[in-house]
Amino acid sequence: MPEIRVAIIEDQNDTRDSLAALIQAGEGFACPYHFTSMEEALKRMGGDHPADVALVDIGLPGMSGIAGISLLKERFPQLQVVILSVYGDDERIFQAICAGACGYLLKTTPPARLLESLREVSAGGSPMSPEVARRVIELFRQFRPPAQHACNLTPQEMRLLKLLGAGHHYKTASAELGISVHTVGFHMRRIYEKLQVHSKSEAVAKAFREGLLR
Amino acid sequence: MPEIRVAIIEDQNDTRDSLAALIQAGEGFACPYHFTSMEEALKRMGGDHPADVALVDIGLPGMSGIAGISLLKERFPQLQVVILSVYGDDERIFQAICAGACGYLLKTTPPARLLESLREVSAGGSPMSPEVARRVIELFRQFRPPAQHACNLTPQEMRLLKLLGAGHHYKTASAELGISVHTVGFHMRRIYEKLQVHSKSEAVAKAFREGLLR
DNA sequence: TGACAAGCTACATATTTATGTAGGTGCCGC
DNA sequence: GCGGCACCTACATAAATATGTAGCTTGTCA
Repeated sequence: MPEIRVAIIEDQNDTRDSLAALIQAGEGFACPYHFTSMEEALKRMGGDHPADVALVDIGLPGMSGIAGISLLKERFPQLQVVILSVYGDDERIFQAICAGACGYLLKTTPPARLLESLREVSAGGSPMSPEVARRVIELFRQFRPPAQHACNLTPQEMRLLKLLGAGHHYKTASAELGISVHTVGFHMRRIYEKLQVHSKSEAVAKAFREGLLR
Repeated sequence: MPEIRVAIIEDQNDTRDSLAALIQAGEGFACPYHFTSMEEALKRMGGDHPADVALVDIGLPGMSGIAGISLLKERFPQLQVVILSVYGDDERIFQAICAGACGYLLKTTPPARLLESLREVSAGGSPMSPEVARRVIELFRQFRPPAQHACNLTPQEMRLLKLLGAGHHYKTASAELGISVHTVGFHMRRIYEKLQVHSKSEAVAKAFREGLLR
């Protein structure tokens, strides 16, 4: 089993040093890179042999850790980014995950658990501190709360709705569906009734919110 | 520190028994309830002193574990539901979390890790098997894929866009913003240019897809 | 100070839309 | 076979929208 190569991106010297020491001492680990800023990491990490995992602080000088994730992933697609932060608020968690982080640990994580997390992420997992995991679950739940309940729209109405969402007019949509503009108007009425709206754009908005369209 | 009371809902006798034995033997744990179906759990769990944590199988006879979560949470709001399943597919994970599960473990979880997970969930965490955690992160990311990149929309344009998404007409929106319909028309043009669209509903659709609206 | 951007107002017109009314065809279950 | 539904056609009209043109205020920034 090859060793896990970890890059540390952290501006506080003592934190960075003790992390590096911990990882170097860990069995099966190496810590070939440690940087004090995202800019430095992007400039200096060897393109031919980058790290497997990056342990990234959020509060970095210059570019924030979150902003840097996307750049890091762009340059090193294989790299697994794990956030290591003192902050566990929804906003930061959200941003970090969307930017491409696949793990999020708080700085209170005990050393043994940190090494375990690094193993976990390099094995395809997504280590999170318990509090963070709970926030992720809660945020997750917020996204599609009721699921798309019975939409009662007929297939034809659904097709029309999709075309509207793609920016079609009655005329172009009618051509697309092979029906007349009048008929499109007719279907629109039924859609409006069912969605309880009174205009095309309101119907589109509602369709998106109900999960009928994406 | 009071003990953690765990309810097991699992139809396979041997699995259920060995889980119960494991938990009873764990320090700080009790296992006052074990049921073979969701229906039984809903009927028989003491309303006056329910468990703290429920360990729920998905593939139950009768009502599935997922369907039961919402009922369980409705009746016992304090109860923390943890799924314990052989399946870790996106669909089930998604359903379970949305239904109210706050943990998701695979049946391959080693006994020690299982007890640790139960402690974690009762302390406000959300234990997940590594594979599951990774799926959750990936699913999470799908929801707001690129984050709302530089939308270049001015605050006024943004306000207008929000009103459109709420079903407003030019006229009602202009009243809402305290500007004239003409001005609304003017702003619409700029919005259309920036979003590269040519109609109100197309703009709304694009705004939703870009994450500008919700 | 002068260019520039954001924001606003105004007028005009061709298109698109919302909505009313009135009716026709084909499939399904009772 | 009859009622109901999905689906379609058609005509009509008031309202809303898309887009062109033209010009005015601010505040910022070089």
